[in-house]
Amino acid sequence: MNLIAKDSRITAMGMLVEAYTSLRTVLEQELHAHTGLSGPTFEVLLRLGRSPGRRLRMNDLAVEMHLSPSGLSRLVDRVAAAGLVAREACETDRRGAYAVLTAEGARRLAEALPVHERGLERHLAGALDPAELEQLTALLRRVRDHVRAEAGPIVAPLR
Amino acid sequence: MNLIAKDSRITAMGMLVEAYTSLRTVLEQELHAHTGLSGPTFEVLLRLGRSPGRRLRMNDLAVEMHLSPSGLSRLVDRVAAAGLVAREACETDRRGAYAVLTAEGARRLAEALPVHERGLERHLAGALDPAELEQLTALLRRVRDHVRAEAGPIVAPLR
DNA sequence: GTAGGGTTCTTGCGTGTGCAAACACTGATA
DNA sequence: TATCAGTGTTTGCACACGCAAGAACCCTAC
Repeated sequence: MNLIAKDSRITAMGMLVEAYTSLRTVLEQELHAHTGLSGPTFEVLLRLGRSPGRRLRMNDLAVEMHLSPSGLSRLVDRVAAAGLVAREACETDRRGAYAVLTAEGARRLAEALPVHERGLERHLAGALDPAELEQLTALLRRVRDHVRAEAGPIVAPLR
Repeated sequence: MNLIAKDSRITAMGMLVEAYTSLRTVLEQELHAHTGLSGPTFEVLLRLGRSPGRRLRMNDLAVEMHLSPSGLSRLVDRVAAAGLVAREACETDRRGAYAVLTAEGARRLAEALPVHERGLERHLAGALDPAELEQLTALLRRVRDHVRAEAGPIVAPLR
């Protein structure tokens, strides 16, 4: 049995794992060091901040974040306990709930955004020139779209 | 505050996250459906299987898997409970321990490998032609190396 | 030889997450 | 209107992981 696996697909997968892991790790470390925010907390603020009314339905936020509904519910609990978001009832569907950015949440987000941008600039844009970055984006998009098409829409959780 | 973030770096990061997440998810689902093995368990078997003597020091395995020593210790507990690996004392350093593939572990690995290969073939190689795959690998490697160089060697855990 | 600082691994504890069930509500059908 | 299958959210539980501390051991310096 040959397990040496010098196969180009395995190498590509390995690089995907390593690039992703190292980039995500360093970005989260810097973010936490400069703002005290965890990765998931920042992502909640970011996604709410760029949504109309600075709010999002719990379910939509869960899908965007590749989190199960229960996982998101508790993440919002924690972010809400920190005062950065609030829950708001949905007017048209009484089962529904929104997560809304608070003023304090918006402030913390404004503070964190430049840190995130700078990290991306240094660690991602610093590695590749603009044309290469476009190339990388295009290739990754093809992979994502292909996986989603082949595998049906069951591509959410399982971390 | 403009949060629309059409910025190419943010897009690139988004694609990295989505390509990685969807690929990893679909591969783990298929693996589990066909072999009953979880992703981390399979990775343990794979790494041991391609190592000389089909064994690896716990610490080395932890580093390879981007896992903390304690996380790996317990992962090996579980895989050992399933009978697929065993712990073995190190002859030259009595603090040390090896994880070794058992016969049953080798059997299950041999069974799982084609499933993994086929998944990679379908979902990764199926999205890109060979030249593009090389290109992707090269770009990702540049990102990884750049991050590691910039950030010092503190790029392990934090999931 | 023995002291002491560094290492390898494991264990106690806290935490973040998924799954399944519970709950509240909606919307379509009769 | 009454019913009922389906949807949106939260909660109970289990589990995998990281951190810090502990235990056993190595190795160098004296």
